[in-house]
Amino acid sequence: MEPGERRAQILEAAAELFGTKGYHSTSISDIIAKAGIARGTFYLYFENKRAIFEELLDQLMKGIVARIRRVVLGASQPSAKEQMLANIHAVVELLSQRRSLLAILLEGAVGLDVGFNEKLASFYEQAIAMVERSLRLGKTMHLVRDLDTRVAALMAVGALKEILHDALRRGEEAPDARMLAEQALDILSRGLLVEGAQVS
Amino acid sequence: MEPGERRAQILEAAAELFGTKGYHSTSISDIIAKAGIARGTFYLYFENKRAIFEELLDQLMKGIVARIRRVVLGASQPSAKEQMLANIHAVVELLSQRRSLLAILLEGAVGLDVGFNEKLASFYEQAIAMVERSLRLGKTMHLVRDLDTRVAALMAVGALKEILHDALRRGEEAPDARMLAEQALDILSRGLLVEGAQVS
Amino acid sequence: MEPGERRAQILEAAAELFGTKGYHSTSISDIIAKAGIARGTFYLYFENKRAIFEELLDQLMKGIVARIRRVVLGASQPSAKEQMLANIHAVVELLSQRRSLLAILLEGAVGLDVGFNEKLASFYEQAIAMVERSLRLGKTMHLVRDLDTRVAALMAVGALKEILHDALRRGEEAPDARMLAEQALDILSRGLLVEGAQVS
Amino acid sequence: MEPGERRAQILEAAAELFGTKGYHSTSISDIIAKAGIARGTFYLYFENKRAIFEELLDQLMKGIVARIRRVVLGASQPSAKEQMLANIHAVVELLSQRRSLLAILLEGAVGLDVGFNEKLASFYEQAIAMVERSLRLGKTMHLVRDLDTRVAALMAVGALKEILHDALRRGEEAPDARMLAEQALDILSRGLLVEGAQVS
DNA sequence: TATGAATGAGTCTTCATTCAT
DNA sequence: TATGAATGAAGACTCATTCAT
Repeated sequence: MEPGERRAQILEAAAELFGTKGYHSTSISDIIAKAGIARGTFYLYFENKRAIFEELLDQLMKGIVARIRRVVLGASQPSAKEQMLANIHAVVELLSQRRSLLAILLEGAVGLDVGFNEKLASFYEQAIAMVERSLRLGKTMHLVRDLDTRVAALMAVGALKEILHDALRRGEEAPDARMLAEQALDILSRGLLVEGAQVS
Repeated sequence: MEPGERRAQILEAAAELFGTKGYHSTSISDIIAKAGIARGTFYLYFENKRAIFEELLDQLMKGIVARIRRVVLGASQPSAKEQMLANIHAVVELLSQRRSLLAILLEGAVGLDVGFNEKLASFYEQAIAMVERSLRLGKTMHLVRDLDTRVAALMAVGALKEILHDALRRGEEAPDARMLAEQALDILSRGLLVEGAQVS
Repeated sequence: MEPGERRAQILEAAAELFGTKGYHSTSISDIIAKAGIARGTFYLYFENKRAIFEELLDQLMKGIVARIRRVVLGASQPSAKEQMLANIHAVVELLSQRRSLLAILLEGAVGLDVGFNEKLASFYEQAIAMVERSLRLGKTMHLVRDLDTRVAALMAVGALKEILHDALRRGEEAPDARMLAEQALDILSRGLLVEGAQVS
Repeated sequence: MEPGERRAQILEAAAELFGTKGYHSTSISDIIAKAGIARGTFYLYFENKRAIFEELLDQLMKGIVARIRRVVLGASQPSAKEQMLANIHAVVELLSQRRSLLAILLEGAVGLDVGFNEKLASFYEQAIAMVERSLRLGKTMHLVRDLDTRVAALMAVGALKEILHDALRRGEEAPDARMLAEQALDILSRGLLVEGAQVS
């Protein structure tokens, strides 16, 4: 077996186990059993348990980042809505292929050593910052209301995480990804209330 | 020392440690060192490590549930907005007092045995269901738009979680709780976009 | 409660537990729960766990020794057989009253620290020595055959222990004590074989 | 070191310790120290302390059973006495090689969890049953007297146990195995008394 | 005398990691 | 590269014993 292939095989096994049982409950024994390799072989490809988890996390985060395109407005571009939908959809699709890793990301299948939590936090911080930049841009273009963009970005990311999490929990029963994305975008855009309704 | 007091002292130490280091990285040795008691004493008050964590989790969940009042509409009532703000504020306040427990709830300072994750999940499910009921009610009253209440509830809870999480991470630098609550409610109500704006 | 009475109450509880569950599986907690006293109270009456077990063992051994009468031959005496039967019977009776202690003696409900085994061993050694003396006497009187009295004594004691052990295991279903004693004595006296039979 | 060899080495160490100090007083630390291995290595070969003890017990019991041949009468056979002697001798020899295990068997170096005592009891029950069958056969052949075979079997086994136990205690000073076996068989056969002697 | 909260040494067991083959 | 036996630090939990009240 080619070395790259073997590495992938181990990563694959680990991803599934970490996603299912969490980091701590997954032992090296579990991983090597699932990968069908010997104990020592594992350490030929990864420095330690922490390293393989970290690599998986990185892989996922990079995958997400790579799939997101900045929204660009212009006559020759798809509409902003289309672009945003495309972004959401791309992420959802990636995660649906790597279901086990999603759990790590969302449930923080962690509780691990401080370092990991920081890494996760910084990833979300990036996502939030990206959304916030878009909102600020929207504001200058008078598309986005005059609101606290930081808070708004947090809420947007949080809302999407929760939807993804729910879809993960539901598995096959989850609603169609595209429809979900459209609904979410609509609610984020226009809010929950009937236009002109007064709740104050 | 009074027995109830000793229990509280141990719970206190454990909460802080679990919140900071997570469940797995917190050992009984850590807890008793922080609480300043002997090893055996711990087991006088708690059956095992799992039990004290569970008690902490329950305590927090019950605290939150106890602080939330159902929104009631009527001439003699505060406005719906006031009531919702009061709810959000009450929860935020509780959590700011029990900062360490908040981490458990939000970061799922967990990755623990399956049981705990289920417990957490069921708690959130309750919260989501509660919000969804409110949204459905609002719909019949023509306050809430015609939208998928499940998705909307998920988003509302997710958005609030993320705001809380951010406030936790920021510590003292976090914005004022009341102001946050108002902004969040406004964004949820009216959405991100300028009224009448077209992004499609 | 009178101090002697309280002591007896604790001994009683301990005897039953040691006999049933063995020395190691019986905890101080078990004993005080059964005796209905507080933890500290136990140590008011006994120095430690070892001490109460030792006392129980001593009590039993002394009881047995006290009940055995040396066989004396003479015109004005009951027959030797009667005297031996009386001895066996006395022991059986004592043990049937203190069933739980019997288990300690026979099963060596022990496996404990070396000291106890030595104590048990020395008790049996005494019993064997006593029997051996009787056999030697019998030999000089031409009642007992010309055999190795040490081996014979060992066998007699071993045979009786096994019968008692069996009676203990059987509980209520065990045969009548007197009948058992008679049969045992008969077999010891005349052996298993038909007189004159040749197995060689 | 070959895997089987390592296992044997651990069993060896454990047997000696269990035999000397008893089950409870023997810790895993004792065993690994004596075997000269690391803590984890022990658990590579045995599931837990109980498992290694059980294996030792089984090994011994099976060894004994395997060495015993049913007594068969017939012209072409060695005499019954020879066969019985051979049985006794075979057992004694096995036990003299595995001195430490003998202690477990005889002193019930136990006092352990109920399960073990039951195992021991059932082993002895088998032995007794085997002897009883032989006695019944002897009765039909008019070799054995008209006596309660159950009681007689108990006595025979008890007598032999005690002799073995004594030999164990004495160590090197114990009489020669063959001579012991002959004496025991003689006493069992013909009893203690001079033929025709009246003790009644 | 009586109590029972507190103690801490000691036990079993797990598991990430190493290293000789 | 691949193996898997060996390692030992670290963890959870027990329980006989003490001592202030």
